[in-house]
Amino acid sequence: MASRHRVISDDLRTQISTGRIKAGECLPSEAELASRYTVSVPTLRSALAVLQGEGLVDKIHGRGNFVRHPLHRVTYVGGAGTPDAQAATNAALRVNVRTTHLRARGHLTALMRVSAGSPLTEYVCLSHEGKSPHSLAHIYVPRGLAPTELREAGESSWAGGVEARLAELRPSLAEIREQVSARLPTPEEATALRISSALAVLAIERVIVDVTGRVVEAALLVLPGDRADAVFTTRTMTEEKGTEG
Amino acid sequence: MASRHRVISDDLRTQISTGRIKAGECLPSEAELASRYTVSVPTLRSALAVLQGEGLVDKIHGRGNFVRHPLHRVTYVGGAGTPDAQAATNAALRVNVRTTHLRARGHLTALMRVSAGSPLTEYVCLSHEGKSPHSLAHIYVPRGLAPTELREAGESSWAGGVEARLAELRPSLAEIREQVSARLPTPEEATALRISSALAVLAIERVIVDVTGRVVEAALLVLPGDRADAVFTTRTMTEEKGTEG
DNA sequence: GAGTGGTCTAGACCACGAG
DNA sequence: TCGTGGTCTAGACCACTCA
Repeated sequence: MASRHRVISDDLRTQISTGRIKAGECLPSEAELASRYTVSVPTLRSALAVLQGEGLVDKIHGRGNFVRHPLHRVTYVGGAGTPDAQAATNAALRVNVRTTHLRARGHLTALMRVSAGSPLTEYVCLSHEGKSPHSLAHIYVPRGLAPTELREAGESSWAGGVEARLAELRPSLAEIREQVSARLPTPEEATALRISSALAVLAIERVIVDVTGRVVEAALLVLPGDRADAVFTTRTMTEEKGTEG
Repeated sequence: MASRHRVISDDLRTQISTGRIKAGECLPSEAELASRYTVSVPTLRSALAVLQGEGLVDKIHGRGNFVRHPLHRVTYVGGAGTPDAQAATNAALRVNVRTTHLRARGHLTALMRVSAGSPLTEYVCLSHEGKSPHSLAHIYVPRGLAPTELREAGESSWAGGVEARLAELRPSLAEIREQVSARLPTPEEATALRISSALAVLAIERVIVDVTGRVVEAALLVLPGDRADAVFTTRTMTEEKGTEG
């Protein structure tokens, strides 16, 4: 069973992938496409929704539907990563940071393993690659551990990223725990990342604990699913693993 | 700006979370709900679509919209993991496996780093927890490395899971690379996992390479985003590895 | 067969963007 | 202002489930 909007989205997809419709181009208006395919506008819109969900089409209110440029896929490197990989990730990124001082409450107290009211510093980072946003991060650090040059509240931009700066300051860290989930974006996230709310995001909750068991950093990262992956590499020593049962 | 379907989905969500509508219950029909909220049926449906995307409502054709039972969240343990964690994951799972012999082609040759036509064994695993499916896995192994008792083609079920069996047979492995992405399910995946196609899935591509650089296993895992997370834990510095919980 | 959701239609009205 | 997409309406027809 092939629904009409599926047929249309398949057709448009091949037109895009074969280059018959070029990247950056604006599609005909929805009304025109609808009459071309002899379907109603809502049906045509549901076909476009499929392509938006795949990240192939960027729908802009009042302007039209645009074929997106082939995406620079962005890779989040999990774990300690290699410095090279981390640097490569941060290179060519323009990061906008908002620094806020707040006190722990709700979910944050559990995440940071602190009591309610503990002073924290929050960094809200929106990083761009070229024109398009490519990640939204909320990073929380105990206020005493926040780097002084970033500690004053306000807005600014860093080339290297707050993350790099924070990484330098970390004491001999002990454990990084990254919990990855897939979901649809909240309306706010969709707006901030300029993605359709039908496009899945990769949500990463990262908690870094030092040797004393203290939480040094907690980060909530949101990456658009159409252009971001997370990669985790584990090397096991040539050690004997017990048989499990 | 609050669209009408947002208002409705918010209202239904609070009714569900406060227990005013209980888990497992069937909602009134879409037509009835529409008249209750004095909106048209398509508008009400878009409100329900939001809740489906959040995994709160299970829409079944011909039967109705059901409030889902609070989900057992399932955790995929990345990396080598701990045997305990792996065992916990596998416990209480009913796994349906289809074994197929095939020859590498297309994307698989790159993934397995073999030449086209190399003999592989494919395991297609659909694991259930109770009644609901909770992961779909395509696992590829060079045919020579496939465990003999699993090697015959056909369908069967394992309590412990193919993964555990495969893990036992692995030689001193060298590197696990897991690439995680978020996307919407293909129609086939949505059907197999019995999820709405509006619900994001976590897609994990796992490649295990042994010390000689040979790919021992490649796995494509799909987990429903509403009930699955992936967790990766990295311990840095203290290079002691031997004993852990 | 009765009731449910799935898909689609044709068109109204509003909000946004560009000239 | 004009054309775009965003939301919503009211209703038709089909497919699935269950008694």
